[in-house]
Amino acid sequence: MDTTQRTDQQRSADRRRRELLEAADRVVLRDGPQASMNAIAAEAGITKPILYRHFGDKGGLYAALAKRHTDALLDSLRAALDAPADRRERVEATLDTYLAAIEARPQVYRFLMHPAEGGQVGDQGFDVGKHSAPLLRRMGEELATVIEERLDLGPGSQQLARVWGHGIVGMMHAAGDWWLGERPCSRAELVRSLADLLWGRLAAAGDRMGGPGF
Amino acid sequence: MDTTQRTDQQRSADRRRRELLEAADRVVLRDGPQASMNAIAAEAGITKPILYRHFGDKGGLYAALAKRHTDALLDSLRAALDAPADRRERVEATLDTYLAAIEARPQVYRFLMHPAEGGQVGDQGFDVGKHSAPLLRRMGEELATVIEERLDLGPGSQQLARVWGHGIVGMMHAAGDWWLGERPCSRAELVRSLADLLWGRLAAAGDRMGGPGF
DNA sequence: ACGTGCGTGTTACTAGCGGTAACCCTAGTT
DNA sequence: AACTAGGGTTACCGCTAGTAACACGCACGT
Repeated sequence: MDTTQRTDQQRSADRRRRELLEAADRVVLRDGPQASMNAIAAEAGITKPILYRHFGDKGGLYAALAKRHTDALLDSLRAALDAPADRRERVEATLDTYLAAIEARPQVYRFLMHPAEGGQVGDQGFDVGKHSAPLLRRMGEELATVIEERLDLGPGSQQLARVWGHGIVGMMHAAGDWWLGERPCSRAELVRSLADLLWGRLAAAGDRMGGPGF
Repeated sequence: MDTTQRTDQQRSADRRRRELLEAADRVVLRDGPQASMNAIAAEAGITKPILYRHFGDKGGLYAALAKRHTDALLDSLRAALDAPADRRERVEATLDTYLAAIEARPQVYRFLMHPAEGGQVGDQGFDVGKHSAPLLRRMGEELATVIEERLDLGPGSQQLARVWGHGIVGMMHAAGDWWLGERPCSRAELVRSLADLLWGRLAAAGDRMGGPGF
């Protein structure tokens, strides 16, 4: 049998693939999202066609790259969401985990979310468009299932959970993106403010004097 | 004086600019976001360098194009937010206005938010990366000022309003994006669900039997 | 009448990208 | 020794954004 053969080859291919991904990671983190296939190949010490043999096209390479980071992020988010604490604490922990992640590795975040930024002359960078959605979508769907599993929302709970899942993820994403750019407050404050929003402080707030209020 | 001269010239230039933008609009809506400068120039009945004289580079053209749509959208949002009704009604009206807009002209929306989608072979499309953020940012900032003006949030209200502004906009955006792709429910239901979320139903929901709940 | 700018337009080009076809070379099998 | 199978390279294609350099036309000041 050639099973051992196959395994050997597959192993070798997988190792190669990982090496290539790590090289791609380095280049993307160094050159920003407009990293070219040439540059990645050079960093990996090989030439373009090999990249294409492994990943099909640039989108494939990007998808593989994004999957690594996305999976890691989702794992830590799940952990935070599963910790033994009450609901509000866990919501805050999850928000904080996400924000800490994008704070710790902003280049990775920018790569995943903001394709062409800082492109100098040629602006053909990674087309994250097809893939950044998947990250948000995955987070939204996962959160939706968690909500639907654990919360009692009455009739129509599944629909509601999905809307909320995507909505909350979008809130976290947009607020985090803005916060990462401007750093207007500490992470803890941001987390608290967002949790307050989710906890209904918007509805509970009083109107300012005069006028009908927001 | 050559003021009249100047004015004439400026008028002519402005008219030209508008014509070019409308041509660009047509092409972008027809070909999707990977519309090339060549194609836009051809649609406008002229050649590339003129485009570059008017808009500097592709980003400039895009920015001008995006500004038109963004301004229009922001106007209708402001109107909805300023209508005479109570807070919840106006929040719902604003959400509905946004969702109705992206529902009515999904191509425009996709162009503004999802640069390269449906690209066939060459994937160098519009680099919306630098500009899609501005749309979300502008909406977030505007909402923030509205919140800060009209709501009594106690100390730290400005910070809080900004976080909420960006957070709510992000929620709306992500939920709308997901909804537009999957159409899992009617617009009215989506609006209701999001408003419910903002109104604290997440915090108020009971845990499901067993386990610590979400 | 006549150059002289100046705005408007074109052709023809560069540099670089993603992607691919064709070849090459070495290692292991028979 | 001959042969196949992968890993690798060179050299190319078609396309893109962006730019120089040149050409027409039309109002001006003298």
